[in-house]
Amino acid sequence: MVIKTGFVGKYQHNLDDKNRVSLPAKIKKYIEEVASSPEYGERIMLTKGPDNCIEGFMVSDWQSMAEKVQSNMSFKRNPEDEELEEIAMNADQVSIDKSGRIMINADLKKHAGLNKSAVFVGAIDRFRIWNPDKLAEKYNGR
Amino acid sequence: MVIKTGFVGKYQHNLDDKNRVSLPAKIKKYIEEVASSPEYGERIMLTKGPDNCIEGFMVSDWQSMAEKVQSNMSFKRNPEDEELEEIAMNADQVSIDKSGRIMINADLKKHAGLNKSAVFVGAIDRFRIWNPDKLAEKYNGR
DNA sequence: GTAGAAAAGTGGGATAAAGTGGCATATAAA
DNA sequence: TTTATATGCCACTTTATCCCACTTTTCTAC
Repeated sequence: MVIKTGFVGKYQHNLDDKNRVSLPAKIKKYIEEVASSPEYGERIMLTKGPDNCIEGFMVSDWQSMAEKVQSNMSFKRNPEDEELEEIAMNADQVSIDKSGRIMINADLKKHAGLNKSAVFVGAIDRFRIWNPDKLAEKYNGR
Repeated sequence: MVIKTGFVGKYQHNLDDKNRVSLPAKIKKYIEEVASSPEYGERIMLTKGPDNCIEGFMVSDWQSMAEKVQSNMSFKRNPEDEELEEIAMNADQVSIDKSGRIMINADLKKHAGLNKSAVFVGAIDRFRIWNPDKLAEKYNGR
């Protein structure tokens, strides 16, 4: 029986010199548990998020969000489509390696201003990756 | 027949040098009794509470809150969810070990100003964990 | 109330898992 | 082929979990 608590918690990890970072064990475990099939447990969708963070989604969730967009598509463009376009453009589907790590591509790394250290934070339907200083700044040490 | 009294009572226990603390037997028993399936009886959701306390919830309660968020997720997060994000970020899902203990992570321990001793207080739909001195101060010996 | 049994609570060592860095190998681009 | 980039693999350190022993408290039967 799977308990769908969503992503929770705060975890600090280091990027190595190849821009790999360990997925926090609890996040990894949650993805594997919730995944409806094994392939969904092996990948993550990353994209640029608000305030210079990176957002991570389960690919199954990404898929259902994408399907929702596709079902109301029209040839006429709406203003909010532009935002969506940017999210799609910057998205990167990454695989989780045997050691439980993912790679942060150069674009996302720059967007988040990451150096050696990154903080993963749970946000129920997604998780976010922050530069530790920027996260502390936003939440003012809370 | 299960009697749903909610969490009640006050119990003082010690943290060991691995930041483990026994869940008071009555709280543990209540969770196990109320749990609709065994998995719900094995975990607890801890969050930062008001006045430097830690709040503990049954994961089933947390889940029903989280499902609401997950059921209408979209690429862009609703602004009204921001408060929830902060709660999720500071939450920790902990498991109850074979001896009936839970681990208090460094973040929560610091938030509550815990040292060796912690007081569990029942509050019907949740329980709280306090530094004994801070609890006494708040209720001024009542 | 008392004695014995059971349960709750505590501490510590052993084991397992998570996280990290480095090097080797594979794949793709120049 | 050479270079660059990505992935796999292994070793080591740290942290969490398990397991057992022991003490204290609570419960039960008399």
